[in-house]
Amino acid sequence: MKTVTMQDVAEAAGVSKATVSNAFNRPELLMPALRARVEKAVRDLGYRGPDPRGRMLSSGRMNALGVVLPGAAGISNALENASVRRFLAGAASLCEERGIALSIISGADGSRTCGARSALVDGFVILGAEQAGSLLPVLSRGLPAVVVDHDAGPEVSSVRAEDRAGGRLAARHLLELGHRRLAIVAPLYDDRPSVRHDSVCAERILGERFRYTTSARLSGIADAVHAAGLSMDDVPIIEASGFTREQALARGGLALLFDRAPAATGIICLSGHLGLAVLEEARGRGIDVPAALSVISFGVGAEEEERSGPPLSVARTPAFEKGRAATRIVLEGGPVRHLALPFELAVRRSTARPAPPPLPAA
Amino acid sequence: MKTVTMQDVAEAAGVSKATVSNAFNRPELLMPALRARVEKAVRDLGYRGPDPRGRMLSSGRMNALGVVLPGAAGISNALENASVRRFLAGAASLCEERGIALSIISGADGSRTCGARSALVDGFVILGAEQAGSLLPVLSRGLPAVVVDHDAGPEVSSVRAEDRAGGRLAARHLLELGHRRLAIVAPLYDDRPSVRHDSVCAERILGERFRYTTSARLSGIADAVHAAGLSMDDVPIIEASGFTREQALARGGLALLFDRAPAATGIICLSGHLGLAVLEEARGRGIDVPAALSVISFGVGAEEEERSGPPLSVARTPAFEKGRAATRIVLEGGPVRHLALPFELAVRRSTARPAPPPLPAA
DNA sequence: CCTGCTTTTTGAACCGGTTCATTTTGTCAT
DNA sequence: ATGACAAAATGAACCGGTTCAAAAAGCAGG
Repeated sequence: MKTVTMQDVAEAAGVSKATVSNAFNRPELLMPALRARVEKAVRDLGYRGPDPRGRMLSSGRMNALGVVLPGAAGISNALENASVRRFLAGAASLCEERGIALSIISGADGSRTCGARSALVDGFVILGAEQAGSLLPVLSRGLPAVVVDHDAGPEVSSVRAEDRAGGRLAARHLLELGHRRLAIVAPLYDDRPSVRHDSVCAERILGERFRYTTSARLSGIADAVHAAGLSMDDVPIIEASGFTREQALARGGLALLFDRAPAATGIICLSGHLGLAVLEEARGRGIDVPAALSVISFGVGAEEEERSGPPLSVARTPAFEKGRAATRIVLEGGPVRHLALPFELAVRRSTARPAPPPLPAA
Repeated sequence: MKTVTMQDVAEAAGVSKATVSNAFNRPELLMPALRARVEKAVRDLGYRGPDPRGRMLSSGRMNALGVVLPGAAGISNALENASVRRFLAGAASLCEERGIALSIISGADGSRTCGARSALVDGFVILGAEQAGSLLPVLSRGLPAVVVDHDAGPEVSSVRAEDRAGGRLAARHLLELGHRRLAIVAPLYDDRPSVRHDSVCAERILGERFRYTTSARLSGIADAVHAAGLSMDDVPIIEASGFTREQALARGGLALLFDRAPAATGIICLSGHLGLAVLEEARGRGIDVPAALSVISFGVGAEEEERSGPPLSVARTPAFEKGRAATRIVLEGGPVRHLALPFELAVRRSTARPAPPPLPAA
């Protein structure tokens, strides 16, 4: 059974292909009688309507946005990450308004079937391109593209949050409350989700060890710490696995936090689930948050952050807004742009003034 | 600047279009010298490689799976729903393995630009098609399609969980622990996310009021309740809003639960976030779970369910597996199939034997 | 040098519409 | 009936590849 094509309908109705096309796309152009004839032919032949492939080929528009997710851990892992989710939600909200599809493409750069190379989309949003490798096939196609949370040079549009300012915001919040002994919990994004329990010294902040956002956030924290007259040498950085699902592992890693920095009164967590993990670890150890320990975290405005015990104070990264902004830039296809979106401090109940030092044996 | 096409490259290299095509797709077929000539022409002209549009048009394969999400609340809301997420993760995992894109399409049936009508995909997975309206444009294209959690008749492939068995599983768990006074919290999926505080009587279980899955789960619960020699008339059903984001509202609605069914010792929640909400409401009221109240919920294997206080006992719906199964059926494109996946009981710490009745004033 | 076989290269058909400048048809006023 | 003009219908170009049967080229053995 051969596919019925527009040409077939045209012949059956005794009209031209163009007329059939119009019958579907601009029916008001046809005289009612003729339209009826075309419609009858459509019914008789069981024509399913214009094939999107043809439309796409000639119009050149696919009505789809490609989103490249960080490939290392697989797409299904990425979906579990609150930040990715909020980002996608933002991108999806704009796509939905415009009536276009949102096509999720693996960033894993396979051979020649690399998704990005052959995806039928009008442009790309590239999330967390750890290595430029996954960038190349996308950019080489010459479609509009926006890189998110990553610096790909001045030639490529980018959207990010003001992570450095966010770092300042978070650290300053603790410092203004009066905390002087801080500690940082940083995510570790490795190829395979392993846990590294080593603490690192402050000099490595800007090194390649950390990805773009983490590094920027650390810089902001350093800004605030220095402004308060303190040294980053006294702020231990604990690394824990950065994937949501590895929360349990993270908890294991967090033991280190309390061992290495037992005197810390304020913890800054560089991603939301780490914050939640620290709360949990503290609860497990009977440490009262915020009375005995303040915890502030970076967050994405996910529900869990408000439902934790106690609700988590966060520097909220505008993940949703990043999704919308990146999508808009791609869809509008203007000149290269670089956008940095502001953070917002949401003070909830996991931060408070530090406990007064215990009185010397009175 | 006109786009460079394969024809241009062919002319520049003095070969045929077919040869250029081969140079990209089956380079081993070309003699090295000729291949070099083609490659030079490619470089000279700045040809970006075969345009996926052409390939797709002729091969007929788009290498993309369309996923139609329930449109009522918008895609970004759907993404916040743990069950949708797990489903998507499952679908994405298979898509990733096969190297194809996962295209998210709004189910909102817009005019003629209805996403499903023009999406460049090889098939559809349709999630929670509340009204057949969103089904029609998809099916009419004649592409393989699978409906999930919904009965669309024997002509359309479907994947669902054994919700009725799941209902039995959940209810039996409480009954076997010795609970005799049960109550049910059911989600309410309305077009606009409103909260309805009315409780409904058991006769409405199978009515149109509930969507497919909810209705099946209720039937299963009824099975177990009857098998235990009890009557559904004594099991109040409280409806609370079914969208994740409306958790706060749900909490408001949950007041009704404790007012209407103060004597209940076992609660069955028909979706995961309702279970979490009940735990929270109970905590707020100082009710000890599970000592004073057992809570079992339907769940999807999301992290939150294990991290709640106390960890939630759930009848786990195989959301992830549904995603994979539905995707496989679409991609393999065989005959119509109807799949029902089993539930799993995950007993955690929110269920226990009921407290012995208080001794009469001793 | 010719035959028969394998390896390279190619011509032509095919995939399914959209669009716009033109032609054809229709309408109205004179 | 006729010229001017608007509305309706159309022809042809275009979008960018893939593929396969068949032609051309290369090669070994006789």
